[in-house]
Amino acid sequence: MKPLYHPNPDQITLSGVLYALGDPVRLEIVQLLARGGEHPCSAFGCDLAKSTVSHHFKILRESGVIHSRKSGTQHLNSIRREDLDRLFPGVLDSVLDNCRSAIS
Amino acid sequence: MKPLYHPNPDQITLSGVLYALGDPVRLEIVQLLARGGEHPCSAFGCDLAKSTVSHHFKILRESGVIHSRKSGTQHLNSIRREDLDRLFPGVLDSVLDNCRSAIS
DNA sequence: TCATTTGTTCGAAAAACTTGAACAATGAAA
DNA sequence: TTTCATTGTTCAAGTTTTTCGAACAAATGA
Repeated sequence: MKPLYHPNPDQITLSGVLYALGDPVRLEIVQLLARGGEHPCSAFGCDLAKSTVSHHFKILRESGVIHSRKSGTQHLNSIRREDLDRLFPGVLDSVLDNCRSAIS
Repeated sequence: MKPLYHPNPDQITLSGVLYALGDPVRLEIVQLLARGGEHPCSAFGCDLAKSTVSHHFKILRESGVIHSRKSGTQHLNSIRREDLDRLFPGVLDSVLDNCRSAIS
């Protein structure tokens, strides 16, 4: 039962966050989570292998974009919005605002 | 004398731009260019091989983040700020605002 | 206990990054 | 003009990252 690594706020970097957001799959995951609440990895239905999806969630978690906690057999993921808004105000909001019109 | 490819505004995607910005080197290049004006690739002095720098400028150009034109032996690069601000309002501004406090 | 669900980890193939060497294009100097 | 230096690209090879299927682990429920 390994604990899931999450960076402290002071370990979260802007280019790390941008790197995490700079992938179409991960951006789509973030869009889904940005609607609020906690969602399991399986909530992101797509045609990717689950090992690939797991990899993307790991990148998002280790870059500080999302928080994950175990609950039964699944991992519940949520955006670290407070941390991100405080660290990089406006970045996540502007990205999400522009997601609606332009995906991929 | 090959012409340099630049995407039309409608070919510029948000995740493409975020991908281009999601690299520490390219983010630093963008910061430099964001101060305004045109700058040659050599204006970005660092310890990287020039072929690597050339590669990063190509990524930035082909993603629509910068414009490049040939002038003598050098390429003059500038941010496509009007296009980006119109396509993805707030994104570049918020990223640049947060660059000052947190690089890499 | 046994099967199901959810997600991770492993190993290999495909794609991207980095680099030095060789190459092209321009401009300046002899 | 010929030669040289400057600026940046292209190529090939090594390194790193992404993607996938298969095997694995943990929790749940029959």
